[in-house]
Amino acid sequence: MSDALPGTPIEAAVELTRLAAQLAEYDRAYHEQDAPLVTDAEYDALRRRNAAIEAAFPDLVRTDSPSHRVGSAPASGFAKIRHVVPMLSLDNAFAPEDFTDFVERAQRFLGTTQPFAFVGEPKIDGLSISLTYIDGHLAFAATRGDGSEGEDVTANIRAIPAIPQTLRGPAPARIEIRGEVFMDKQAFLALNVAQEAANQKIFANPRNAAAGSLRQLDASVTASRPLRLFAYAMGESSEPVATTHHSYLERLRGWGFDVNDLSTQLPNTDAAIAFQSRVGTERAGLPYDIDGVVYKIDALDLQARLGFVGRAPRWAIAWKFPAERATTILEKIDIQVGRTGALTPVAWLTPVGVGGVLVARATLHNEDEIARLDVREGDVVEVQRAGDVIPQIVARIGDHRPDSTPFVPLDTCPVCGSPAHRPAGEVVRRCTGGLVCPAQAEEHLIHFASRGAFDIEGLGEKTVREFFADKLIATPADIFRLREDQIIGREGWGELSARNLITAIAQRRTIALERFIYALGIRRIGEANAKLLARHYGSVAHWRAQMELAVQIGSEAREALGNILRIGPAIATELADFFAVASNRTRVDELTGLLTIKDAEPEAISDSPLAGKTIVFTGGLATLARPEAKAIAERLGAKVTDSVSKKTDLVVLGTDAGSKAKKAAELGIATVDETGFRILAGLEVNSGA
DNA sequence: GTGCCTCGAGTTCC
DNA sequence: CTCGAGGCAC
Repeated sequence: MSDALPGTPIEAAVELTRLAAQLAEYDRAYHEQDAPLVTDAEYDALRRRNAAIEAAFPDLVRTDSPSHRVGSAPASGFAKIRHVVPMLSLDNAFAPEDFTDFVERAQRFLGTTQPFAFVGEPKIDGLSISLTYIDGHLAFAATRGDGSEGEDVTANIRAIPAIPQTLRGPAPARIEIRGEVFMDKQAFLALNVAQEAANQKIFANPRNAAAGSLRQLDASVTASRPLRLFAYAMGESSEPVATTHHSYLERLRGWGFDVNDLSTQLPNTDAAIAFQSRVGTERAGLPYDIDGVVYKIDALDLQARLGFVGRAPRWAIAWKFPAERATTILEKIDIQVGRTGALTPVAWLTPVGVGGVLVARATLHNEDEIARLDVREGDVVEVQRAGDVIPQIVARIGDHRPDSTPFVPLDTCPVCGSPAHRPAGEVVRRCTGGLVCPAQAEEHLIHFASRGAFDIEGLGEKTVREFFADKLIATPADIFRLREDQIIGREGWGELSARNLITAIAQRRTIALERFIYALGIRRIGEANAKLLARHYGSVAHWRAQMELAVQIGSEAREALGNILRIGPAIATELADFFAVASNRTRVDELTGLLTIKDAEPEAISDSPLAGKTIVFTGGLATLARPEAKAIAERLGAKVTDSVSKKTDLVVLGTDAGSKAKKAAELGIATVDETGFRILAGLEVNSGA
């Protein structure tokens, strides 16, 4: 299998096609018949070959590429599946004004005042699932995961009778269908009775019961649980299947899926607002839990034009019902020290059930929040779970106890005793001890090993805390000096687990530059900014050298830093401050000595003629609203600014273009009219006129 | 100068 | 998930 890679794109395409079919067949045999056709080693070799060819011919990656299914199933747990279309979250509304804001934003984006038709669908409290059907047969199923990568739960999904294995009637060659797996309230109660009788775990709520039932390694357990599914969304599809969302739901019914009967087409905003209150009154009588209603703009062409902002579509919103609240006692206010030294007050509560879970702690965020709520230890407080997840204190109930005293912010760190300062204009108080503070050092290590950073399997938060407490590791570099004999014999650690951990650490000795930068835990350098820096500097050596220079105020390196898009003065200063500290430089250099840090890959360049260009729009556009035109240009890799300068590559002249058109002419910058822009953007074909 | 949007950092429970 | 703060467009 170490054959040379195909020499031509045609050979490559042929081989990729063959590999996709072959691997799909092996997958089916493995998962469906539980009868592997090849050894694991042979299978892995084929996958590696597929990946190598794809790396050499990235344009040829197939939509049904086996590489979209990453990794084979590990001994325990689930393999990962990458979503071809990310599974995103939705913006929330809590009041009619939030809903009308959402509508107005969409209208502004499209440059229209036309009302929208919507589809309203009860938002089931379950788990989102992605189901991919190839040639009408269920090929694989994945959980939402982090939105871009979920867990492969194909075997478990196959065990649910309510989910079709085969689509009824004609269907696209490849289609991904999304829906919510859930358990009826009654089935949940019955399951808990059975669980109790069998001395098994009791589930806190139907959602947890559904999640627990689906995440069974033994699919026969899943089969025994009464799980249901409502289908409601489209992922990728090899051909269009509908022009409106409501007709898409009809197609789903036709293929054999359950679609929520309450889902309704709504002609306008007023109808949506009325629907919200109607569903609200029916909520308690429904056989399943819902936490709101999702509204989607019905026309799919509008959905496509609206696209996404951040992590949420512009064409849908989740209008939530008010969260359930509970009353309990605030027993104690504790102070936690975070990775950056932030002192965060956390409330310890008399445990109370809220929305199906027992809540014992809730963050108070900062001292301003405590003052705003005017809460003290001993107060009775009202608690809710924000977005039905994170507990928060909503309000104090009644008066303070007579003997209570107001919360006094600490002026020293509770862990290391260093002074704790709250800079003017900021909300957060911070320990000034830096990495000398054991709490900060420990949180730093947790961050270093965490998912977006080095992602060391087996070195999770709990293990880091244990190792840190026992002085096995004090700095990130210590992780790479760990030896098996230091771990074997510790509680819960045998020879095998120790060896696995050392292997996992060794695997991460080679690391991408962006992960390395992120792992350092420099304030304000999160995943996104680390990526920007990595892409900009390319290699550790270059980055390191430039950072050294940036420490000098007025240096070219520092100015260059500020010129990176989205890196402003605050972030530049933070980096310079970090590298001004000798111990930080030592840490970085120690790590670079121990590791192999891979150069960053340059920005993927789209083949659009607009890619990499700086564009200015001026005047009125007839066919596109300004925000939409901007979004289209940016999607094709252009940067859109609002004033014409030497750096501008192209000016799009609308009607009544004024001073900017003149300036473009003066500077000799290329201009196009709106039609010209549409052609460049690929929105229409050049008619040759 | 104001207001959107993105990002970072903090957090809970299972 | 939520908040505050930074960056940048308007």
